[in-house]
Amino acid sequence: MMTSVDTDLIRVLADPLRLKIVTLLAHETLCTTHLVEETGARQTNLSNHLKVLREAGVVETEPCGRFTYYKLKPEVIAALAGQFTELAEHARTAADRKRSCP
Amino acid sequence: MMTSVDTDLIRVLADPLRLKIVTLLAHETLCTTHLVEETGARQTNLSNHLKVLREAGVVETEPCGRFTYYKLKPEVIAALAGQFTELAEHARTAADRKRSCP
DNA sequence: CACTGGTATCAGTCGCCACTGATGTGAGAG
DNA sequence: CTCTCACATCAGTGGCGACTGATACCAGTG
Repeated sequence: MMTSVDTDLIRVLADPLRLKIVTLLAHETLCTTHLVEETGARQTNLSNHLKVLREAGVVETEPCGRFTYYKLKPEVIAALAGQFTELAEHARTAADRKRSCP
Repeated sequence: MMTSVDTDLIRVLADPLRLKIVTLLAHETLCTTHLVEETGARQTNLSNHLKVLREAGVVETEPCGRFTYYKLKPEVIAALAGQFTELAEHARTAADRKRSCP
C-alpha cells in the first residue's frame, strides 16, 4: 500500500498569498473586504485566489447580505496533516529498507 | 501568536515529480538510478529536482561508491505535519470568531 | 426606479520554473 | 593509463499561473 499525499491540494496551498489567506481564515472567519485589508492585495487578485481555494474544497462561502464570508474547512487541513504524519512515520523506518545498488 | 506554515517547504513539495520522489523515499532509501526507473523521468530532470529537495533540507545524500543514496529526513515532514495539525486545530474554532461586516 | 458598494468574471501580460540536450566530473573496472 | 557508468551542472526553451485593469453582476439603500 502506497502512502501518498494529495498533490493538487498542496499545489493550491503552495502559493504565498493563498497560504496567507488560509492562515488568516484559520484564526477568524472573514469576508473579502477584510482579506483585502489584511493582505494588501487587490480585490481582483484575491477573488481569483478565493475561487481556487473554493474549487479545491479548502474553504466554504456563506453569503451575508452583500458580503461573502469565507471559512476554512478544518477537515481538509486535518486530512492533509494526517497524510504528512503517515509519510513521516514511514520515513522513520525507511533507512532500514535500502535497495541494493544495481 | 500566528500559526503559520513554511511556504518554501510546501512550494518544494508542490511539484508532482518531487512529491513522487518524496513518497518513494518515504518507503525505501534509493539512489538516482532507482528513481529514474521508478518515475520514468530523465536523469537530468531528476537530478535537478533532487538538488531542490537537497537544498530545502528535505532529503540527505549518502555516497556509496559511484552511487548516491537519497533518504528522506522524517523530522522535516513531521514538522510540516505538525504545522498543518495546529492550523486545523485553530480552524475548528474559527467559525465562532467571525469579524463583523465593515 | 437609480445609485452605491461588495464581489465575481474576463482578457491580456509577464515572470518563473519544469523540462530538455549537451557537457563536465569523478569513481571503479579493465 | 583508458573506458565506462553514475551523477551533477549548464544554457536554452515553452508553458503555466499569478497579477493586472476593465467590466459585469447582485443586493441593499434611498
